[in-house]
Amino acid sequence: MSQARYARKTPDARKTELLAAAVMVFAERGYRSADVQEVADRAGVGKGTVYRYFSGKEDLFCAALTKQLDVLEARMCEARDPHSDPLERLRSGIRAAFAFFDEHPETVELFIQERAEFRDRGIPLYFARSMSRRHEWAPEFEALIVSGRMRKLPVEALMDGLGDLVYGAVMSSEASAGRPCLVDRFDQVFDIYLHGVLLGS
Amino acid sequence: MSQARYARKTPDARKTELLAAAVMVFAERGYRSADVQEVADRAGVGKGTVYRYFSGKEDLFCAALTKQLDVLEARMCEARDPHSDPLERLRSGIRAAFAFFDEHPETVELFIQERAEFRDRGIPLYFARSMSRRHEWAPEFEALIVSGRMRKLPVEALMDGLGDLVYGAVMSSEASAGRPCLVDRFDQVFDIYLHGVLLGS
Amino acid sequence: MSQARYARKTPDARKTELLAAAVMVFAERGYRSADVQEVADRAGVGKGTVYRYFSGKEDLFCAALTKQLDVLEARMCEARDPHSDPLERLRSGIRAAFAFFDEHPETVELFIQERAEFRDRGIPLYFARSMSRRHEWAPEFEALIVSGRMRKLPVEALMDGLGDLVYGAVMSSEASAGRPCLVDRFDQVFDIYLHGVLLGS
Amino acid sequence: MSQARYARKTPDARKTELLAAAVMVFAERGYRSADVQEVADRAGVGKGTVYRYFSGKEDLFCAALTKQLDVLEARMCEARDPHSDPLERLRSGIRAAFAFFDEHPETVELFIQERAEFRDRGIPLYFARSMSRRHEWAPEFEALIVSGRMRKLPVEALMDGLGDLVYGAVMSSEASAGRPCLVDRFDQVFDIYLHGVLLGS
DNA sequence: TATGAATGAGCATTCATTCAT
DNA sequence: TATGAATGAATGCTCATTCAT
Repeated sequence: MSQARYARKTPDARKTELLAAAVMVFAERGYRSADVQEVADRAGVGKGTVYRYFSGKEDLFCAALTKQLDVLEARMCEARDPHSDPLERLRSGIRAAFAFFDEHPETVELFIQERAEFRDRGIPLYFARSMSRRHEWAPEFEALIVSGRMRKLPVEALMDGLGDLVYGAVMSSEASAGRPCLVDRFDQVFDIYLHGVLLGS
Repeated sequence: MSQARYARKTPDARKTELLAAAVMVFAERGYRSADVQEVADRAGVGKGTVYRYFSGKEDLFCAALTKQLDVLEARMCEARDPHSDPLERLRSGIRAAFAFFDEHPETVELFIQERAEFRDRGIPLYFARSMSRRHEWAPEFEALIVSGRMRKLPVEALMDGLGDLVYGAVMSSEASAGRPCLVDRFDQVFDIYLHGVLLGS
Repeated sequence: MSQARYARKTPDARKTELLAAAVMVFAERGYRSADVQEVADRAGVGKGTVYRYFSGKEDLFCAALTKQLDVLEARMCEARDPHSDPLERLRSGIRAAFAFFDEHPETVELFIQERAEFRDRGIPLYFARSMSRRHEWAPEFEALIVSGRMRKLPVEALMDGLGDLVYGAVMSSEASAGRPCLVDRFDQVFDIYLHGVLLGS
Repeated sequence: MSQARYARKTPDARKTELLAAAVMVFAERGYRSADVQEVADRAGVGKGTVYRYFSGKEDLFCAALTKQLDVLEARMCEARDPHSDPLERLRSGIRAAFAFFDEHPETVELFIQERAEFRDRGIPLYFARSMSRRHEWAPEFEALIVSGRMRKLPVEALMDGLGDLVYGAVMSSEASAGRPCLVDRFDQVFDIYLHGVLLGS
């Protein structure tokens, strides 16, 4: 329709396509084996174009990971929003995360790749992100403690514990083919977090 | 005692030295960036010698990882042994694992590298190993349930939960420089596993 | 005209240059000792470029050999064409081959290298090529037999005999420095083929 | 029987075994791919022992080739001996060579390997040997010329021609699986050498 | 701006040779 | 003398990045 013989796209659209391609390629091949050429191919652009949008392979990876983290965060926020009860907000947020990882197992791979390849570069993006979001969750825990529903443990400890449990569940989800998907395990996992395994405690 | 160019040692000693060097190099550089030459250098041998003992880089890595798993397993067994109470056995075993990872953070790196690089090759050694040890732990959980001390949840669920928590704690331990070492977090983590975070549950 | 580091040329020109370099390097060093880097150097390109045009060292060698065979074949065809007499066609064709090998002794080396290195891979290209050209030569022999000028031997035997003689002459040409060049031996060799060494036969 | 616990062999026996092994390995794998270790294995000795008997791989190869040449020469001499007619001596000698190559195709491979790998080192052993034997054959040709049975061509030319034909036949014998064995082609080849292919010449 | 041809550093692996035992 | 463990030079191939077009 337009006069453009070359189906020009807006830079943003290009970037989005590139990131989507990058997520898949990095997840499928792993960071080191991933070929920038393949990302370009899947995005339908030349290899050089990738370097117009990203400064290098590493930058591309980080951008791809960041994009996934953005989506994850958005999902969790959406899920929390409609609830007024802090515990429900917590439960819904985590369940949304589980659902997201089920839908986008590539993201899990990206976490692992980042951890494996950029070990030296300080805090992984995934952790940095969850750290930066802690201030949003802390009040929920405090409210639960104040209202006498949650044990009077340090908020940091409570969040660390939940973080570990979630991180462990997510990371090990891919590992064993026999395991059910994450959301199916959610209730069980969250139940243990809330009530522990002992009786009459 | 001369700095013999053709130093001869017993095969076992050589293999041990090579594995120790490999563990460090793989942990420091990551599997892909690790240079076989560097492993040889650190072990004080020629590069060709590495290939006398291992069929290739991959074999070297697996052997290194397996060795660490052997040590970990031994530590956990030792720790469990002296206790008669199942809960104490559990506690001691896990604590021993935490202590091991504190002492040998390289091992954590090796787990991550395996997960990242050999993703396609089925179950990672780490998971395979913990799976194969589950039959040793299951009776402890059953005993605790039967004796009415533990909630009547499926043993698999109980073990999965603990596994996730431990895996998460270990994996995230390295990530944040600010965090205390693992053993220092142990009581807290195990407490949450046992009692949960809610009050009057 | 600057000594551009990223010199761009047409693919055909590049390929031609690479093949010319490959012919020389393989002939001088032998297949195994030939270093792909040296081929690249002589062609004035980076090593990676070689792999853009050929899938590997072996492919490069085969392409180089094939190119030489193409030229040889062209020379022989040219030489035969202008003659109407079958015997003259034969004589001219073979003489052209001898002249070609004098001009391009590298080609002889390539034949030898192929025979030596790819012994397992079935018929060498050189033989495959001469086999495939036999159908063009057979009618000449038949015509000579029918016209009563050539002995009534099986055409295959006649061609085999000539082939052996030519192959032997070419292969041994390089061997002894003292020998005259091939074309200078041609009349003698062809004379023996035609008339044998005995008198009054 | 002897008191020797270690079945010591005489150095000569060792050397013979090593050479036999070397002939086979070099012929099967080609000079470059041949592994000194494999020669040692087949001879039932340690790798180091090979180096006690030969200064290196090259020396080993030359010794192996020389040994084969010795046998070939002996065969040809034996075959010539009983005949008084020069032409019969020639015929029997060449036929014996053909038979030898049929029995020991490894030898052909060795010739090719030498030609391919030691291109720079002047005259190949095979040629050197046939050169050095020319003085034995020359008188036969002279006698045939003098007696009026052979054409009055330069003896060198006659020998070159025969050499080329034999060399060509032998070298191409291995190449095409479809061809009959050498001795079966002998009469045909020798017939062409003697009488040529033209009629009424 | 978009492209993809060209580049070359980087690395696993082999194997002839050496030499401690 | 015989051994085989140890050595390290040598080399094919990949792929992130650059840049001429």
